[in-house]
Amino acid sequence: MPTDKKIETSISDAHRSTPPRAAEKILGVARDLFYRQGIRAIGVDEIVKRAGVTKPSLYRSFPSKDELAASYLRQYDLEFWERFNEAVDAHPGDPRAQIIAFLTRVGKRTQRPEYRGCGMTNAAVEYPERDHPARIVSEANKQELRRRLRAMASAMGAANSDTLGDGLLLLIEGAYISGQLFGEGGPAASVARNADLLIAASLA
Amino acid sequence: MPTDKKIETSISDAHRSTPPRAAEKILGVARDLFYRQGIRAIGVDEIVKRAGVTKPSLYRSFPSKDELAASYLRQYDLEFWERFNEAVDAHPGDPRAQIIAFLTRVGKRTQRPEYRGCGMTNAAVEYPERDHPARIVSEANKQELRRRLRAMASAMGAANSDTLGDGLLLLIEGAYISGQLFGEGGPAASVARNADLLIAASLA
DNA sequence: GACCATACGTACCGATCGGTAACATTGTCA
DNA sequence: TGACAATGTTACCGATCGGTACGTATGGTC
Repeated sequence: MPTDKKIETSISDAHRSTPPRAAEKILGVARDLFYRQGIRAIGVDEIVKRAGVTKPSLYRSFPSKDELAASYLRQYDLEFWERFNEAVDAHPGDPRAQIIAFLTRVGKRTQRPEYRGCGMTNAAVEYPERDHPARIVSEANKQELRRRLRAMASAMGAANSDTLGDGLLLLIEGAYISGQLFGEGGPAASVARNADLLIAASLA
Repeated sequence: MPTDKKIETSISDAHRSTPPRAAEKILGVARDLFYRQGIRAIGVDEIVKRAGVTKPSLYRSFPSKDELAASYLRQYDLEFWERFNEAVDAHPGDPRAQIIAFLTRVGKRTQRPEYRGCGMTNAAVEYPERDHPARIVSEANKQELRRRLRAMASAMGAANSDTLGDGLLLLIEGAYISGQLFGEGGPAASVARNADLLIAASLA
């Protein structure tokens, strides 16, 4: 039986068919638990248990729990910008439509029962210390988001583009929080409508 | 010396000059630490140490840490509505001015270096479980805030008053979060301006 | 088969978590 | 003075926290 699947085709990851399989399983489980329950609420023991690995495996791939949390957020960052750029790419040259498209999707996501807010925002709340690995990733993400929103507001031709960009950021953060606070039927459902109103007022 | 201050005027708290002094000290310290560092980040040992009391004293006044956290939030709730109603009372019959007055103060508070967001919001992020004592207090506070904002939007004569009320809530929550994420010079500084724009657009 | 790196598992560490039992001390009031 | 209620003291509980020392499989290379 073990001699069966020995067809080692010359795939890119030639000389490692299974090796760092543990790290990926760990990060996958950590991502899920950290997001749903919170980082502080989850111990490393539960992560390794659910991942089907042992604790030393975790600490061979990640120097500490804090760094594991930072890795989770770095992955979250990638997926966030994927979603963001998807909305941007759907409306080339039309920043207003880009924002509305993004916020429409945000509004929908916040109404899902399993929605638990923005992983970045939540991590920043959990770790107020400025030098915490998780918070550093979170702050960088938010700084970049602010920069892009302001740039888009400027591209829209808003007179006070920085104010509009910041206003959009406030609405977005408000939607993240309200989504997990109120659940279905909460204020986050109206984020796109309110953003559209705010944009209209800022362009007048 | 002890015979000196024995002037027990018939004040309301007549027959207890010192008795439940421990509970108040504990709650005061807990309030400070919970707000600044987060509830999960602070252990009961540190609370009693800083309060100058012992652990049994804490558990004589509070059935559990979770209930202590809930008590902290109930006090926070009182102070919140004090601030809110202060802005309301300053502009009788003018809901728009009331909102702007409140948000102007929020915007200023969020720029202070020690600002750490809304204790209610933070607690809800820390405790996603719906039946947690702290979260129950937090959710009730937010529900009431939403109700009042919608009522004020209606009083302003907004066509779609629920949408405007929710939009204002999104801006407020966004300011709370952005205040602790960006610190001074962050997006929260513009919350009043953006709210005013949104109101104007909603009344048009 | 000898070798060697890599990944994994068992068992354990000290510290801290929230919470409690049992008893001594204090101050206030009747 | 004597009773009562609140607080303090000391010592402890089992559970869990993040993290690690150390020996054991495993799989590819010569």
